Amino acid sequence: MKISSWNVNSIRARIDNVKDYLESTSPDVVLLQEIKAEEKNFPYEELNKIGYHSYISGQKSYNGVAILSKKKLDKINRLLPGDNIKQARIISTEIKIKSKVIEFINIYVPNGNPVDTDKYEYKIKWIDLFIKEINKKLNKDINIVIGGDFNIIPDDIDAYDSKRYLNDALFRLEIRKKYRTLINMGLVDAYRHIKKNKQEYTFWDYMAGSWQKNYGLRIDHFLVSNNILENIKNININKKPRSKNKPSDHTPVELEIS
DNA sequence: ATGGCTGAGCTACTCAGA
Repeated sequence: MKISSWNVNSIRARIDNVKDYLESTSPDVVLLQEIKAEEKNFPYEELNKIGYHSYISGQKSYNGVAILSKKKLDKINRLLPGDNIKQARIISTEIKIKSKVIEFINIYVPNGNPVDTDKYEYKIKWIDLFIKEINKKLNKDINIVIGGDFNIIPDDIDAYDSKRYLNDALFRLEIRKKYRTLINMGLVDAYRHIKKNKQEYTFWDYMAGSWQKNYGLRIDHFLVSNNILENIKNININKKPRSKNKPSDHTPVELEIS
């Protein structure tokens, strides 16, 4: 089973690229971030025509997450308890793989720049609430896959020039420690686990020829609970969608589970 | 240190992204 995570930077601006990707790669489940659309503007029909059911948590203009699936899903959850600002940044579901029920949690973590503003405070608060929820689930020994745009560069190797990001909301020590908290709770960075010291990115800025120069960042991740490590077969960053016309600035990460 | 590029909403320009 192939699960993909992709920040598409607007589902409507990206629909042709998304359809190309789905038809050529055929993932079973896709976690989308930054769909930038409400329910009424989401292209349910177009995606259904090529074999995908869509479940979304949308809002106008900004944010928004969705789960696409070849099979129908139930038990969709769209809440992060305690988040009073209620931006559309999380959607989850349950899928049975072999004998295990796995909770798939799709997140779009706030960017947080500029630092030392209310945006940065919201990022910290959002992550703290998220950590609290995940901790509850892990204490109940629930099988978890978290996929999405974390807006966190975990380590030096995950940026083309990490020094430039030392005081950035993506890489500040305080933020990296939040990521480590998740790891220390019993989650595994599937990419780093499988690819060892490989240096690859999931995001390249639109500006200044970042893609051409490979000035990228690895900020889109899959974290899996260690009770399903044996089910994780492979992970791949698929750079093809980033090379196309009218690309998203992010590219998909694909996880194989069986 | 800053700007550069893209999308939404809307129709001029701001906000947001990372």
